[in-house]
Amino acid sequence: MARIPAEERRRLLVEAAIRVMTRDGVAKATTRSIVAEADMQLGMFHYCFRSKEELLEQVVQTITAHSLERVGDLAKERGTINETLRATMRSYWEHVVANPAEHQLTYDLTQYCQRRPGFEWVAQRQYEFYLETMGRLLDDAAERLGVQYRVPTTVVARYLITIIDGLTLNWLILRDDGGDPEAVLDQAAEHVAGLASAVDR
Amino acid sequence: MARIPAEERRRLLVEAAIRVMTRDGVAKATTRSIVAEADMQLGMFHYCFRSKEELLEQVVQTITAHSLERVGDLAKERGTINETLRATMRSYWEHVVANPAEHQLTYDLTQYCQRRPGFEWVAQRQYEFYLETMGRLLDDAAERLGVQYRVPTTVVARYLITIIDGLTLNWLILRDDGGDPEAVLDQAAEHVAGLASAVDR
DNA sequence: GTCTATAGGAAGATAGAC
DNA sequence: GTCTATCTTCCTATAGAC
Repeated sequence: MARIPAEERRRLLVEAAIRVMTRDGVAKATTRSIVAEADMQLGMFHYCFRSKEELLEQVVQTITAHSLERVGDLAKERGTINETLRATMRSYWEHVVANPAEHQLTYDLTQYCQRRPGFEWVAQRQYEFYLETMGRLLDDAAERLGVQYRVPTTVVARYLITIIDGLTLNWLILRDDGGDPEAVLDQAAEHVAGLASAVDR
Repeated sequence: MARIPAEERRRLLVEAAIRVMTRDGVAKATTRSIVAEADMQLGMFHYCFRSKEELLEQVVQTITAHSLERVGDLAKERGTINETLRATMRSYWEHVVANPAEHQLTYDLTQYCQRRPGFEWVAQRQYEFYLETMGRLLDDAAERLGVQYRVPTTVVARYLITIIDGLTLNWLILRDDGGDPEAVLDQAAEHVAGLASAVDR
């Protein structure tokens, strides 16, 4: 049929794999279901990738880059420290509510990497980047607003990552059934704002 | 060989399945690996269970009961509201640190249920019970100490569950690398304590 | 580069001898 | 109740024609 460069084929297959995983979960993403989604023949798969593992690496890389890009874009807010934190958390949260399947996939992949020997570093690197990005965001906001935190920034960062992560996880299961998720987010933002006090300069 | 009642066999297979899942993950728990762990022949599996799904239901039920039992046992602390919350959170946390594989399995099973059509209610029921238990714990502590919360108890409960859940999840991946987990726990306990104010009676 | 056919193995489940 | 042998299906991966 149509002659398409191998590189393009690889891209199409990675995208198809992500669609299948988002829809049906990582476990259901077999070589057969992926080529079917990409409307190709089974033979193409092993022409483009040495193995399914090789495709998986690319999938994880693509998803992680996408997800980190979003986190990196959060630090643009203005106003008081409370408003900044609240807006940042809410902005991330809106993405979760608008794209639940995508976030479900992130957890699915994380767990998959945790269980696959030799892939643990992928999950680790992702969370390290989350912490790092959140830490930088907090430091920038503190400097801009002339405040400092009464506990180490690393602890504040881990606190916020924990809230976002935990809330996303239980929202994916419970949705809004019992205890308003946005109220929880606001509580966290308020608490962290309360940890910041003005500093002389 | 030895004649063992079917009921006993079922119990042994469920226990073996939990061991395999704890060690290698839910995906690796095949009928073959489970009977091997239980030191039985493959034929026994389908003599004891109609299907693998039937065993899985029992596994989930056993794990959930075990995990809920622990949560239910938390509400025994004394002292100020701050001390009570801190001790409760720390008590749960100690169990996480002492039994990481067990908690990893809980997440693994939750995700498995989320993806298996017809099993979503299992994960939901589990989280509903967590919220309910935490809510009751908070109400009891508030009444005993003569305080009330400035936000609905359901929100406080979801906040605490979120912290525990999120912290466990990222600790399983990052361990103590970046931002002291226990400091995060203490922050959460302190924040919730700050939400409680004395009430006239 | 693309396709069909098939190898080779592991999964869940069953039949039937003992 | 227990065990062996086997069925069927689905998986990853390869061989080889076009």
